[in-house]
Amino acid sequence: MAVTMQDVARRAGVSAKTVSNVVNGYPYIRPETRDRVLAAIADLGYRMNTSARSLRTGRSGLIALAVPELSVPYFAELASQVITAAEERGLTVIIEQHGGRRDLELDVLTGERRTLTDGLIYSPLALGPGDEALLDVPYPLVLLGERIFHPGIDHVTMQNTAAARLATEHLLAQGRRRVVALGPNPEQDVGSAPLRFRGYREALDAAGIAPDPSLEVPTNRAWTHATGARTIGRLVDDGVRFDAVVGFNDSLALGAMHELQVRGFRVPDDVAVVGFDAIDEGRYSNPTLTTIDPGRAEIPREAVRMIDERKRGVAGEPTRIAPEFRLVPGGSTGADERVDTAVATA
Amino acid sequence: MAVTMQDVARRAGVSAKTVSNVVNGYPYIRPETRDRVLAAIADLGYRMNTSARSLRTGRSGLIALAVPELSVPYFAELASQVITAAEERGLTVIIEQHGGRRDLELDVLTGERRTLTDGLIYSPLALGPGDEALLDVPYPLVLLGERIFHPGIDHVTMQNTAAARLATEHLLAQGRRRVVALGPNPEQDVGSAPLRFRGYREALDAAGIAPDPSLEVPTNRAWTHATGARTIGRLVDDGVRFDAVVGFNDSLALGAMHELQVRGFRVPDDVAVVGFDAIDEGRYSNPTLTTIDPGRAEIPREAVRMIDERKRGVAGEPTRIAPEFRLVPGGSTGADERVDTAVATA
DNA sequence: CTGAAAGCGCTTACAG
DNA sequence: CTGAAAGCGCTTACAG
Repeated sequence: MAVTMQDVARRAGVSAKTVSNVVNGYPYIRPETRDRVLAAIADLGYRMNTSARSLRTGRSGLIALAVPELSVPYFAELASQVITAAEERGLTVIIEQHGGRRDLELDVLTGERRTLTDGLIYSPLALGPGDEALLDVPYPLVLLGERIFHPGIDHVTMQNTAAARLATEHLLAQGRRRVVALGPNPEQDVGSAPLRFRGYREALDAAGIAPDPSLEVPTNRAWTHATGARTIGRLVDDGVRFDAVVGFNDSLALGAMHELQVRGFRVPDDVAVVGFDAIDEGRYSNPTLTTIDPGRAEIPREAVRMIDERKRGVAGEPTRIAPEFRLVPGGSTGADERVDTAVATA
Repeated sequence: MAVTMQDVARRAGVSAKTVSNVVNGYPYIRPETRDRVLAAIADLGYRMNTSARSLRTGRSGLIALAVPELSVPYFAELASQVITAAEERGLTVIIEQHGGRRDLELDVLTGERRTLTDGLIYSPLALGPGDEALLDVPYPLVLLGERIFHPGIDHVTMQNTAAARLATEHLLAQGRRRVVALGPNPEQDVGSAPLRFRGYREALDAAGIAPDPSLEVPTNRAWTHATGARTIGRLVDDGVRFDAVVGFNDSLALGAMHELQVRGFRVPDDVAVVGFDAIDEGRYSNPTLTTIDPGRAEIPREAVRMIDERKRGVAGEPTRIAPEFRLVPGGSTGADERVDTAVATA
């Protein structure tokens, strides 16, 4: 069978405990003892059995990240950063996709995998007010987003309203007056959509512009390129006139920008577009996308830190974090200096 | 402490083995016995301890997917599909990022995580010829890509040369004559780059066009938007004239397309662009991207199947799979009918 | 179909 | 600093 610590111990002439100490990096081992153990490990090709350690200690070193869908760029970039941050703390990441389906979202909280992982970083889409009791789970949980809150657990959120207001103000400051809000959903009373919508309305109010219901364009919850393209296309088909779009995320904004250009609109000349999330894609779209960075770097880092501290028992009271945000200027609002200075050279 | 099978067994008045049988879905259990067990599980809130099962059986139900970087759309979409395919087989996926760094790529093969997972789906970037011995690992391994081969293990590859030839022929068929190959790398003698380059050259040969070294533009191995944009920009700066670009992947192609448009070139009128991979982004770029689908759906599905069958011991001889590919027409070569018929309606 | 017992490979008090 | 022994919670022959 496999080489065990016992085998290594015998070979090195020490006890299994000493091997364990060496493998786990405990100090206070005589250098010569350590060397003998390491030599025995090398000789025998010993590999620690992680399941046995997990069984004994009750900890696996695994954490889960549950997101709607990994192929959505925002979540792919989040996952990439979560994995990197976890690595730095010696943790391994399992990724689960729930697709925003309620049954799968419930399963994330209680499924068999929760006995395997030491903690969960969770970005739900279907759960919401009324489901708080479900969050009373016997493991470290960090919630991403603002669909649901529970005083007993850690949250990492965004400054949705203030950031969406800033995005809208950026458009109004350029003289745009018919600004489409792309993404509100009357059926959703919680989550990013209503919060960003509030920011949009606040900006209009502050500028003394009356809201126009025909410019408040709901979408389904799948904030993808396809949804953005289809929705803005329908708006154009309906004969609605507008000079700017606030996409409630970058994919919606990029999908809308694409569709507008296909239909012959110039961006930003005819229609300026702003997104939300600051995904990589918007840095290479044509034109580049003006967007909101809601704290890209901080969100994954803080979420992993919270999980790790909670599971090591060094965390204090549950907290709620909402990082600083900023506007990232791009060509889609004429704010990218590259576009202004670029000249065709061939 | 935690509720164990013993506790459930006592409560239900059966042995632990019966509880195990029920939990693991073995047939031939008397319905009334099963019901008693299920009731006891519900009463006590029993959860199977996965680590204990793994220790006993030697299998964890975990597989790893190791890729350069999850934030690269191609790998994000691959990972999403691998997770879905694994789910269908009751497997859970750990994702590891090696960033193409050789030391990390070696660690993927031998690190502690390999004692935790039942198998590995591996897409290396730095490993290559000469490293074959490293692939002689004591666990199921499926290799993605064509950097390195080992007769003893399963491979899922692409028909790189034939597909790149098709992409180039598509451009030549439109009368393009100065076609840039964006992505070859003289320092790389294996992997996608030289194979796709060969397909490019084959297409030129077949059309009786002499290769022009100034159109064969190397890039670094990071086939990102940024690399594509920077490289094509330099080519323009150098005064090289061209009427088409074969990007060796979609990100290079999209980055190049972006940069060309920023510099005032019209795509496809002045320069036609083709990519490779068929990532989602190219469906919503402006214009949409003509690209090669190298078997998007089949690659992840087959990789997971191979790992699963190998670990269950039902696989036969190691095989090498290269799915069917196809050209996906888009606006970047004037092949997208939407662009032709679309009319600005406002 | 079911029970009793051993053992997977670790870590952890308990002693020294 | 190190040894001997127990036990984490399962599954699996072995019996019945």
